[in-house]
Amino acid sequence: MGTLGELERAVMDALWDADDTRSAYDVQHQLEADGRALAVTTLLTVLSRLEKKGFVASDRSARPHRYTAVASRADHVAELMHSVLGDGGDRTAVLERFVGGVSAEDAAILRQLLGRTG
Amino acid sequence: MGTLGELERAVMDALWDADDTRSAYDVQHQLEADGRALAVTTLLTVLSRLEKKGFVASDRSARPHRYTAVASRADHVAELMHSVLGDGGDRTAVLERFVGGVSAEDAAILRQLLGRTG
DNA sequence: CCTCAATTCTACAGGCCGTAGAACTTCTTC
DNA sequence: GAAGAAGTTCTACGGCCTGTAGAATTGAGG
Repeated sequence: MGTLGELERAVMDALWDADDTRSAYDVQHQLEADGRALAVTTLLTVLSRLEKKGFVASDRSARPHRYTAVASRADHVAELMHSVLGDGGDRTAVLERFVGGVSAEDAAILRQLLGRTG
Repeated sequence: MGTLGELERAVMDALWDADDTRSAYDVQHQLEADGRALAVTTLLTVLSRLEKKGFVASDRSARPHRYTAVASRADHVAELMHSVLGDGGDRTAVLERFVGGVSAEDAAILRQLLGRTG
């Protein structure tokens, strides 16, 4: 799948934090607000790399091109968890460790999500 | 934490697949059996990098130094899952997607591990 | 001490990522 | 339609990480 670098992740966060589509300029300002000043071209480069990697989609008919995250942050993270779990060998052992390490709140959430039909 | 490269992962697998400690030569042969011929020095380099990263520990009193994985594969993978989940924003949303994507078998395992006390 | 196995040092190339200037395209407006 | 502004693509570069291993050095046993 190809993982995300530091800035790439920051850009994804910017996209995820906005529900609508964003232009490179929007992202630039968003990062600037976080104390990180970058050239627009930098963002454009990163955005196109992210597009090539399949993380974002773009609307290039709009004049400042508009970008969106293909998957929601939650989807992305959940997918990562799956892929990690996927090649981790003994699933039971992994899940055991995983569950053993979750907080009480998370455990409650999991129980609820799994329903009670054991 | 620092993630693992391709070969680094293969080496970790070799260590994980053996319950006892392994020398660089052992690992070399193991990889060779998988159709990958590498110089011992290569393995030694990789092993020491892995040690620096905290993934393996070594016994340097033994003459061919012996290496072991610090954490079991299951522990490692579970930890990864946690760290991914950790900076994924809305935990409920993530877990929802995660649970939504697990197989029936995995769901059963999870239910069992979580106990039935809602 | 001398040799041989084992280990450490040093090195290099390729890929990915952060970063951005230069050059090119496309509207807008006179 | 020509010029300027706004935006986009191309090209580039340095740094870090990783795969890979030879050269140099150390250590143990005879």
